[in-house]
Amino acid sequence: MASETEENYIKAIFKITEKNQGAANTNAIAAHLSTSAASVTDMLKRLSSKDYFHYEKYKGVYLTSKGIEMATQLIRKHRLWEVFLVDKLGFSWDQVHDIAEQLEHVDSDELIIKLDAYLGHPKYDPHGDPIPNAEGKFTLRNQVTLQSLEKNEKGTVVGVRENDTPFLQYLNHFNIKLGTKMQVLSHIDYDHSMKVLVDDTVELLLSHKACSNLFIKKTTL
Amino acid sequence: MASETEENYIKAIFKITEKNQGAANTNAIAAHLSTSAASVTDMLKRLSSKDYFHYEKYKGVYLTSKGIEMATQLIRKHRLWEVFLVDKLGFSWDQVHDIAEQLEHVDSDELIIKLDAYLGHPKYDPHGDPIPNAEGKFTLRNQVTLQSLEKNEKGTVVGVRENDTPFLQYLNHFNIKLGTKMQVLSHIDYDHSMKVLVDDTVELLLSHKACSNLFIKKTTL
DNA sequence: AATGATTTTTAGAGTACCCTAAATATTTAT
DNA sequence: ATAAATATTTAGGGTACTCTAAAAATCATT
Repeated sequence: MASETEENYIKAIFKITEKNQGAANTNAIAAHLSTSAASVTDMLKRLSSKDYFHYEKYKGVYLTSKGIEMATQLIRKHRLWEVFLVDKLGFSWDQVHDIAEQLEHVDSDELIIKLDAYLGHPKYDPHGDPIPNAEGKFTLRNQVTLQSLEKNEKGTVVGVRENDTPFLQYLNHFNIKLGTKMQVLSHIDYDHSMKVLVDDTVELLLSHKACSNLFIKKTTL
Repeated sequence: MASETEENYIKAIFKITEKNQGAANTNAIAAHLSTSAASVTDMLKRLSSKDYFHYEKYKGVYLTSKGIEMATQLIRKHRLWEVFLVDKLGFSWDQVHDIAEQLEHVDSDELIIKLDAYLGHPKYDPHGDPIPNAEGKFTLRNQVTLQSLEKNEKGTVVGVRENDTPFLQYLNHFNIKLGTKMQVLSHIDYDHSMKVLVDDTVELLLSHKACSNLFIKKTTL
């Protein structure tokens, strides 16, 4: 069985390669795990015998199918636990990341099978991120950023790009959550902020940054 | 924060001292943690600066109040998770120990507060062991072993002494669980086994070993 | 193609665990 | 009270991770 550290390396590599196409480089992994580049090189050399990834000096790493499988199962576990924490225990979406980060390393296949059933086989976590099924398949969704909507277009919030605490708390502050209805009132050219109508009732001005990080499912008019 | 290993040492010391009065000795700790006596000595020396226990060479260790507090909280977490696994996820009582052993190390006070509330502030775990409250207080109960009951005395099963898997599965086999009614029909002198009436319907012959490990709350006749 | 900036690796060392074998202390039995 | 048995510690070493500083390789710019 893989150690917690190993699991964290594999997950970091998965997330980096998923975002930037191509191999994950040493510095990126180090940044992701808040460790030094030297430690990463050391770890990659020691781990590379275990067939989770291909590593070539100075070229970075990419996962094998075994590594992808492992990363996917970790993401599955992380997101299922997040659903548990929010839906069952009553945590809010900005409080669950660190706890799920610990829970995802608990090793028991039966536990995940039963947890998944108990939660009703959820397809998305509290941030709208898809939960891979037991076979590792993600359910994708037609979604666009709020920023990309044209004037008068409507939709509902289905996810957030980065689920960092400050952004989630910013959204809490405006009472924006998954399922919140949005209609574009206008784009402000000056700073690319947007005026939107929230839940058919409240008019809000949202920054470009916020609008680029909110995922919307469009309502066909 | 204490490492998982440290936590396991403290818990082992607590359980040993609880059972055998007096200091926990090196070999007992080693046996409890499936490690070598030399490793235990090594660890005790390194850990003894942290004020969890008093250690004197060749004399064994006993916990300080800080150590007792830590052990108690770990037991609280372990038993709450066991309740979750059985009551909510549908595990049986013989399947939950190892999973709870991992879950108990997850570090979040808020998580335990919310989990406890979600479970309805249970006082006992699935094996009938008391769950200490947030202040570390155990709810004790009037209980005796089945073995100690006289002929014709009645009671209900409220716990098991050791919750090792084989014993729990043995009980499953006879459909004996917490809440099962027991009435003593006779003591067999030859091997100290007992003839009992289970749930007012089934007559069973139980071994001395089993009867000594079953806790009963007597019904006043 | 050479220089400078950046990235990555190597070298050397530290901590937190674990081990076996040997030495020493304590307990038990005579 | 001594010998034998048992319990504990010490000595020496191993693995999995971490680090900083220095060396080497790659990339970017002219």
